[in-house]
Amino acid sequence: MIIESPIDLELTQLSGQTSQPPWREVDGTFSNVVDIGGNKVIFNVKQYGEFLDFNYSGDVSYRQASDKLNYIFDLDFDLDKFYKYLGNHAELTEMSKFCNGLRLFLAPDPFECVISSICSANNSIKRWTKSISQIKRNWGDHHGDYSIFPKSSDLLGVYLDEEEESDLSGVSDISMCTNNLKDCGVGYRAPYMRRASEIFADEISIGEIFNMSYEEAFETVLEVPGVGPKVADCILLYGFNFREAFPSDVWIKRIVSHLYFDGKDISVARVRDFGMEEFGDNAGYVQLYLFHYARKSGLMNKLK
DNA sequence: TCGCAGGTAGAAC
DNA sequence: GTTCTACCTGCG
Repeated sequence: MIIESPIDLELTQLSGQTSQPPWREVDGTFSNVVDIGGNKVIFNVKQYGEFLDFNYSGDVSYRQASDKLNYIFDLDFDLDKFYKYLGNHAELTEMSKFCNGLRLFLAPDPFECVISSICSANNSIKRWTKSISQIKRNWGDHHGDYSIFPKSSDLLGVYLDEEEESDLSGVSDISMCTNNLKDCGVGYRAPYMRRASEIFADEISIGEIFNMSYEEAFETVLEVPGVGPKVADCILLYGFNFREAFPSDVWIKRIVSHLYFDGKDISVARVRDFGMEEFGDNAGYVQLYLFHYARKSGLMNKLK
């Protein structure tokens, strides 16, 4: 079944968006299990020409399945219109060609994005994706070879490290204690993740964030430990589809200062203000494209 | 070996 | 309010 909306699926999957790790890939087909209204649906997605070809198995209608894919890969977003927008901004035209077909890769479950984004801070893409995959293996909901990320309530009692696991589980051999967050390689972020699970299990209904204004949502997720301004914007953009978010990190700071501030060193906070003011509802997409361009073009290596 | 990786928390100025 | 610093850990 084809969805006629242009996309570079591999680029989108591997662009490091903190909604989730890339799906499992075999011969260009990306596969995963997704929860649709309580039904577990396994998707196989492949690029066919410039469009998306997919099939699925699970107890949902074609409409429900395609709606979910449309959301996850943001297929209703008009890329041609966006490229015209970029074409009208001299600073952005070059990166436009570099990122052709790149789309948002939105989280099927915003809670996974919360934990992934916390995990991504001061971390490499390779390491945080590996950590999230292991969390899914340890505590996720398994369907065939795939796993759905655990719910916040499923991570409430998770052990932080092997020492705590040994103390509380009664397993005296500490080398046998692998059922804990630190064993997933999350380091000092482990207590942040467990606290975040408590907050979204008991204190904040995660679905309400979809109905908040951007500013209210931003302040809300900032309350979660391990969430600063950059991680908050990743959560809002990739987890909750707030397209006016402009997650600003070292890469964005470098490329924005190069393109707009004559290479001058400006604070990340000012870069965020600038991006939101300058790009409005396109801020999320511009950030996504700038990030990819800054990392992959080689431009930054020349400047550094 | 040592610094870096899509920053944040806590403290100092 | 802004600036400084320690920080898990795997990889080059």
